[in-house]
Amino acid sequence: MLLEIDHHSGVPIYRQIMRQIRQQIMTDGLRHEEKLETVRDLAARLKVNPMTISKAYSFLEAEGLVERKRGVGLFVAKVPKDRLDQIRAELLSSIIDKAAITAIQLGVSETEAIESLKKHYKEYDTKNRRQK
Amino acid sequence: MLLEIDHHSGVPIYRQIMRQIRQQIMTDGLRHEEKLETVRDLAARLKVNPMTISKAYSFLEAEGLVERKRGVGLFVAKVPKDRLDQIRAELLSSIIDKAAITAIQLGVSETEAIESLKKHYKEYDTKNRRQK
DNA sequence: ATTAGTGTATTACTTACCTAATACACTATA
DNA sequence: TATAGTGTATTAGGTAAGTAATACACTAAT
Repeated sequence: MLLEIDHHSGVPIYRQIMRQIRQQIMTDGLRHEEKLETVRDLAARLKVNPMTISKAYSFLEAEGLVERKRGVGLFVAKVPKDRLDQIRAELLSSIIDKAAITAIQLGVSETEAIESLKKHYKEYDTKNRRQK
Repeated sequence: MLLEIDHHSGVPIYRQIMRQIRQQIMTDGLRHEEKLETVRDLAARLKVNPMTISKAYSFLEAEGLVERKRGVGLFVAKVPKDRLDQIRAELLSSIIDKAAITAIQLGVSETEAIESLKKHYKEYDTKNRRQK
């Protein structure tokens, strides 16, 4: 799996990893039961301490997206689609909530906020498609 | 001006102050040229170090919302409506941008994202009106 | 049992950030 | 020019978070 780490972005490495793996799982880039890259392998590849990888995996496990098998490795969890949608909804809700609060406090109307969202959406959505 | 500080929210005090004063200015709760509460007064009232207040004011000055008059005090800046709209747009853009990226990475459609935004908007918007 | 391969608990280091204490600098006014 | 009222530069202390080093624990296969 392709993983890109920016050591100078200010975003914690384990979060960069989480985000990318989560994305893969959410969009079926990684399939149920599929074995994840070894902690040590990934650590070596990204030139990072194994604990940093382990931390990312642990959080993903807490989210229910990943399963541990002791002494064996980590696997993409067998998540029912319902549950996946639920996780998706929760993550979406938390970020949208923040945005809404900020927008309202700025005195931005609902219409304006939606327009802005559409604009940004289109921007990244096309980029994303190009990459694929 | 009513200011509410939550010492246990994890959100830095100076940011809580910034956000509330900015909101007042953005929504005309504070008028151009109006004198802001003294650093020391506000510090005493909120039971916080004066530097914390000063820090909040400094950032607001950097945003162009506040003006210093040495030895005299701080005042709401005389900001043209254009500029106010520009600041508003920038702040909105940055937060919406984050939300959009997250949503797209979660595989959330534009329609779903907008629905979520509407929902959260209504939630807080009504609360806000009740307070006023 | 031993070995090679897994993940991780514990500990410690570093860094960034927030807050506070203190002393200083500026302005208006008497 | 003295004074009382402004804001703040500088310094220091505290805390939390991210990363890394090390040693340990588990599993499968020999």
